[in-house]
Formats: sequence, structure tokens, C-alpha cells
Amino acid sequence: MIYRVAIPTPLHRLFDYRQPLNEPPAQPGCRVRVPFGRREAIGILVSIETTSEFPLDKLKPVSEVLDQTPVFSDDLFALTRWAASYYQHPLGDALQQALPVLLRQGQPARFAHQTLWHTAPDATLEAITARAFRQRELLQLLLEHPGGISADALRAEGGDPALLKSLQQKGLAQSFEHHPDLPHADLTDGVIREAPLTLHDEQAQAVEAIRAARGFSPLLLEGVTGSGKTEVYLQAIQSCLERGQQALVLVPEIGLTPQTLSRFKARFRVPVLALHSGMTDRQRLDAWLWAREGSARILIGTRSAIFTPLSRPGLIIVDEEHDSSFKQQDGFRYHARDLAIFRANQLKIPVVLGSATPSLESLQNTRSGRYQHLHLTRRAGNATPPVFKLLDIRQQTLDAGLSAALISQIRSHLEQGTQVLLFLNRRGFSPALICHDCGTPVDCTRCDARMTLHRQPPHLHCHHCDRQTPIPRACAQCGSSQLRPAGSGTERVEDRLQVHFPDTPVLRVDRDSTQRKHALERIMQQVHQGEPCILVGTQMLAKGHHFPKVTLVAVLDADAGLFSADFRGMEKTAQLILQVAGRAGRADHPGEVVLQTLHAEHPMLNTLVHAGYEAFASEELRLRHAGYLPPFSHHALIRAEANRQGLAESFLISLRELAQQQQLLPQGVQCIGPFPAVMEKRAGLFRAQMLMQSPHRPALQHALPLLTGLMQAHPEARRVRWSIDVDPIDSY
DNA sequence: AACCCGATGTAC
DNA sequence: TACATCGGGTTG
Repeated sequence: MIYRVAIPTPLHRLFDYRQPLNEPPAQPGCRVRVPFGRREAIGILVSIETTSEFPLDKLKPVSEVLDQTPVFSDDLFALTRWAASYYQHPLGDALQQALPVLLRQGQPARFAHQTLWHTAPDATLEAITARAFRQRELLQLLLEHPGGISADALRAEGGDPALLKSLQQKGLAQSFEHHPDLPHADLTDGVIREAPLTLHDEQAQAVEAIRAARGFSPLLLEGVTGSGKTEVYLQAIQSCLERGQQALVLVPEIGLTPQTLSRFKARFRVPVLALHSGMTDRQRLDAWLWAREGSARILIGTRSAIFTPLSRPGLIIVDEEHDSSFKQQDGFRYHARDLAIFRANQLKIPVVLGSATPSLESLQNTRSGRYQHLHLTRRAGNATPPVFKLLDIRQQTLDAGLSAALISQIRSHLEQGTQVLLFLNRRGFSPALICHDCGTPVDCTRCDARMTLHRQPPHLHCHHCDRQTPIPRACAQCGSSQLRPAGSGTERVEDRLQVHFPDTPVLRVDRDSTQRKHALERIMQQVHQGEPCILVGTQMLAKGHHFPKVTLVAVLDADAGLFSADFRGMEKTAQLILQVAGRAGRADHPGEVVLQTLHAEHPMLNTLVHAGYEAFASEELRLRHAGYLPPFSHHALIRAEANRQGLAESFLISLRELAQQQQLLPQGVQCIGPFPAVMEKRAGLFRAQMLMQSPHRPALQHALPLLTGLMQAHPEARRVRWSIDVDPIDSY
């Protein structure tokens, strides 16, 4: 028998091994330890063959089969294999990434075992002489913990675990292996702990539609901020739990706030488990095992949680489905939302995509009838929607990005005793440091980019490659000492606001100000006390948190994404603006949203703020259709990078020529480019890209492995690093 | 990718 | 002479 094994390497092929002697055949989906070159690797057994293309006498035997039962169930195996093929990623690497870290490292697929100690059934304190008072102390502690206690916990309570052996020899203490209990495993009285909220009409209809869904049913839940999407999720999950099934909830990277988790835990008695980056590898493996055995009933996690095994799957929810963090941006570039659709189809269960600002892809899927469209247009609790205003800043002098009109508006809101939120998606003090005598900016030596000036602490920082340098005292070009900051980031806005409003706290929220542990928590605590304050921040502010006392939201640079080279720029801008706007005002305080813009007549901005997201999306879809852009065509972006200029581009030109000579591109598959990346040099590498486009997804899918084959065999591939991004969401 | 090998460059 | 760096090759 020959084992065909997928090994985590960048190689797009599998490797054959001999079955170890005197061992029963292993099942596909099991991990195997194999010799690989001069090292060992852990691979996944993909199939068992009777023949090999490779000379039989050169096959090495598998060193060890690591699993009795496969770590890949049939459905997860199929999902991951499909994803590897769809995203043109080597199977071995894709399979590895679908597993928890400890399983990748070859640890057994078992729960953590802890050795606990307890007393023997008839042990009493009198059995120990008063002279052995340390042993008596220890026995006393054991008697206080009839359920068992670990050696470490004994030490923490002042006992000496070294004496456990003596107690054991006297027959007074015993050790046992403990498999940790699943948290919140309280199933005595049904699944509900806390009564559900009363639904308004639209919510009730949405819950009903999800409950009525049978088999594979994709639903798009489009609900404005504050319309109660989460309550819809909770009640849909309730039905799923009552049928004895499990629910998988995917959230964006920053979306997994403790509040979200505690809301699920407060509602249900069933075990709710989170899967996120803050957990230890052991915690993640335990959660994976609990999900697989079916005892974890609700799984909430980010992108990679789509690969969680479920024994009784009933419902998948993707919250904030438009969020780009569902797409992995390097290596195995899968989109968790799209894999969620695949998985729901495979498992024949409903999948709910929820968002206030759905992606155009999902909206188009509702139009074509593939997804059912559910709407929540009303805000819960009579909250009024915010009022939008485009603030024309043409010919206005700006003070660190703030117009005089905005400053006076901030003042009037603060005087009413409410809070203000300013959004600027640019951290640091200023995005450039420019010589006032000769006009030369300080550039990053490794990127085609300006260095960003930071003042807290003072240094220059390249946001593209992370290079940091001290602030130069003179211009490298002309020697002048007149280096001045140009433009403003959050630090500078914070500074100027503090000058304008010396008596009001100005709280900056960005990656820099929240690096220290609990820094963000502390800021949030201050905001929630409700005193007037000004929040200044990047997109960190736009997600997750709600600020009921904020009555004014201002987007300082609404034009930032308006004219980007990326055709998705407008969509992303609209989603971000509405997301930020949604932070403001609840119930009694109607919110006001001010967008500072140089393009107050911009048709799309006007459609967005005056007619709403659906109207905006219709218009944007019309433009995409006219331009043969996604979702009306499908893209795969071939990226290449090399350490010398021109190499990456010539590699792609050669690829294109080879593909055309060999007629590898089916009818309708168009090749656009190659062209240098928008920022050609980044982190010392010169980058180029070529776009493959087709109105017909299968045609594109047919061409991609052929292109991959060409690139792998290409002699230049030694000097050029290439990758394929299927369904890219940003070019760069 | 991780690892090896051989050729060439360079610090001492 | 010892070592670092680069290009090229291999993985069953």
C-alpha cells in the first residue's frame, strides 16, 4: 500500500510513502510523521494508492501514524481541499492551516489532562502525628478540596506538594487524571437562561424566515445600525439549539469583544466557546475538541473558525459579512465568508450573512435570487437615525484638518454636555516631513513612501515596512534645517483640539495610543462615564464600541478613499462612513454626522448620505456592471516581487507570453497587465501584478492551475516570489 | 519553506 | 583562515 501525503510546503504536489510495516492501514485524514529531505515533517494522509509515479524502491516509509481516527472529518476534508484548489494554495499548507497549532505540531488530539489529588476515602487528620505538622497541613488542604486539587494549586494555598508522596505511601492521598470540565455546561432546564427580548415586526419576520429555512439556505440580513441584528441571531440560534444542533458564528477580527461573548453566555445555558487569537494553543485545541464531540454548542470565532469541526451543525452566522478581515491577506488567501457559504451548502444548513452595509457581492446574490434578502430598516427603541451633513471645506483654512465651522460645531455640542467623535484614518502626527526650502520629503529607503512623523515618542515611522528612524535635523537633499510636518494625523488633531478646548478631555484611540495593556479599556471607561469629551481616532473607533453620549460624529477626510485606484474604494468608503456614523447617539440623543469634503457635489457621496446605503449600492452596482467589474466578472490577481527593479514585471510578461503561445487561456479569460504595483517598492522589494478577469468563474478556475504550473516551472521563479490571489479585495 | 552545497566575498 | 552571503538544487 502507498500512502499519498500532503506536506506543509509551498510545493503544489503530494508525496508518496510506504505504509509502515506491521501496522494496520491508516485512514485518509489522519496525520502522519514522515521523513522529508533531511528533516521530518507532519503531513496529512490524503489517499491510499496501489501504484506510484515515483520509483517504488525509492519510496521512504512513513515514520509514524499519529491518529487512530482522522483529524479531518469527511466534510472538513472536502471543505479544505476545495478551498486549496479554489484559492490555488498548496494542499499540505492549506490542510495544516485548517488545524489548531498543537495538532500541526504533532500533539495528540486529546484534551489536556491534569493530575489532581484528593484524600483516600477514610483518611482523617488523626492518622498523622502532631510532629509531622507540614503533612497535617497538606492533608487538611486536601480535605478542604474533596473534588481534587492540583499540586500547583496546593502550593498556592501554602501546602508543600513534595509531601504528597508521603501521604500517598501512608494510604491517605490519591492522585487521578482529570479531564477539564466544559465551562457553562448547565443543561438542566432547557437552553434559555435569560428571556429573549420582544421583537419588532421586521425582526420577527427575519427570525421566522431563518427558522423556516430548510437545507442549504443563504440569507442576507441587512439591518441598519441599532436595528437589533444580534437579537435576530440569538433567537435563530435558540431554535437551532432546541433542535439539539450547534451554531457557528463568525465575527471580524476586532469584533470579538467581551460584550458580544457575554451577551451569548447570558442568554443561553449551553456551552458557548470563543476561538480567538488571545487564547493559548491548548485552550484552542480543547475548544476544537469540544466542538468536534458536540458538547460545545455555540462557537464564536474569527476567520479561521470556519475550519472548526462540528458534529451536529445547525446554523452558520457571518456577522459584518462585508468586513475585509474575513479574507486572509497572505499565504492561504481564503475568504471565510465564502467558505461559510460552501460549508453550509455541504452540510445542507442555513447560513445568515449580516451587515448594515452588505458587500456588493452579497447584494448581487440577493438580486439574482441566490440569497434570500431580509431587511431591518427600523431602529429598536424609537431611536432616530442620524442626520448627515456634507461640510464643504473648499477655500477654507484648516487647522490640523479641522475647519472653523467644525470647531464651532464641536463647541456647541460640548456645551450641551454631550460627547464628540472625530474620525481620521491616519495615525501619527503628520503623514510627511517636508523640507520647506527645497520641497524634498523624507522618504523611506525601502519603500516608495513618505515616512510618517510621530511625536509620541518623537520618531519617523514607515507604515508600510515598519522601519523606524530618528527625526533628521536637516534635509538630506539641501541641508536646510527647515523640515516641517505636512498634513495631519490623529496625534496632531489631538494636539490642536486640546488647544481649542483646554478644559475638555481629548482621548486619542489608535494603534499607538492603545498599545499598552488595558489602555483602550481605560479610555472606554472614561467615555462611558458620560462627561463631555472629544474622541479622536482611526478605524479602531469604527468597530464594536458604542458611545451613547456621542451626538456629533465628524469624518475629517471623507475624500480619503473617493478617488483611489482600487475600484472598491467607493464601496469601502461608504461602509466606513456608515460604520462610524453608527457609533453616534441612541434613543434620546439624535446624532449628527458631519463629513468634511472638498467634493460636496460628488454624486456618490450625496446618494449615500441623502438616499441611504441601498440606493448607493444600486448605483455602484450599475457602475460595476457597466465596467465588467466584480461581482459581474471574477478576478484573480497574480502578484510578483523581486529584489531588483523590473524582474517581477518581466517575469509576468514572460508568463503572459507563454500562456498565450500555449493557448492556456480559455475563451473569455482576459489578461490585464502586468503593471507595476501602485507602490512599486515596498520593504525593499519591487512588485508587479497581472490581473486575470473573466465573466465566467469556471473558465477562470480552469486557467489558474495551468498558470501556476507555468510559474512553478519558470526558471525566473528562483528570483521572483509569486502568488495568486483569487477574488482579491484589494490591489496594491 | 527548510535545508544543503558550492562559489564568491570579506573581516581579521 | 573563518565566516557570511548568494545562487542553485532538492524534498517521495
